[in-house]
Amino acid sequence: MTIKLNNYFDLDSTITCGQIFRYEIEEDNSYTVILPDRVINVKKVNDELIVKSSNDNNLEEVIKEYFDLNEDYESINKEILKKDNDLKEVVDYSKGLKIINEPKFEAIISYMLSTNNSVPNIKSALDHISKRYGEKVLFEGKEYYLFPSRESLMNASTKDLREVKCGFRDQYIYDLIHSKLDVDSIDNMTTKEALDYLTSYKGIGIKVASCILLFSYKKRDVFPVDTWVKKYMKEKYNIEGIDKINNFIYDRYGEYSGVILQYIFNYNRNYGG
DNA sequence: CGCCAGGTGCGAA
DNA sequence: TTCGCACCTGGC
Repeated sequence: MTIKLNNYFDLDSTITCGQIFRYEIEEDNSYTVILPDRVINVKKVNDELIVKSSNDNNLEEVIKEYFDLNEDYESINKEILKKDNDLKEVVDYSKGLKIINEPKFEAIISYMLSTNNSVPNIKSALDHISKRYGEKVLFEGKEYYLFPSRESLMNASTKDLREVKCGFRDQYIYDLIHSKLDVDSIDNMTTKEALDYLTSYKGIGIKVASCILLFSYKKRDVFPVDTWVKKYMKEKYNIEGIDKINNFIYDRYGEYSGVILQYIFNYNRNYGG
């Protein structure tokens, strides 16, 4: 099917900027992405999105929600420039970048796996977990495995989790799966409440919680401070320390801090900044 | 080999 | 409160 795009959408940056782990770039430069209930292949041609899917149920709305195409980024970008017009070049460059809406449970596990880990290893663990506990899907002649439900992962012991490459995070993940964590209750929390709630679980610190809230719960005022942001803040503003960085960014950028940091990262990543 | 990667928990000061 | 260190795993 084809989805008509109303405003500018940078599919490449949105997929490759680091917010999605389980995707592949195909030979025709389209992307295959594993969603919670289906496998999709997307390609942008002019102002249209060409979509194939293993499951056509409510497809357009699923795609729009996943890539955050219902959000009014023009307003967000205007607000950003109102706060800091120095970012004009950055916003202009990154304006088609969308903040993804990842499935909640998968996002929590994914970012728990990210602690002291590399992107290829994170992807490897997610693939191993899905292959053992997730549903198999045939799509375009290839086999894929959806990320499993929490119920399905209830069957995994810590030893199993170690076998599917979770490493030393096996116990944290096991405990979380079997805890009384209510992923939907977070929707009704303020950002601070949600951060406190998530970080009360072992294996989830401030960075991991921020990623979960930004990429899965639409909390645009959180901003994952990773090694890259620390380096950037030190070099550009000579600011060090997690608290100082947090205060600086939030004071400067406010409610769209998370979006702005992604824009800056995307700009610097491609522009060599 | 040692070092590092989208950090975090833990014990010592 | 802050500080230093260990930590699965895999690539270099």
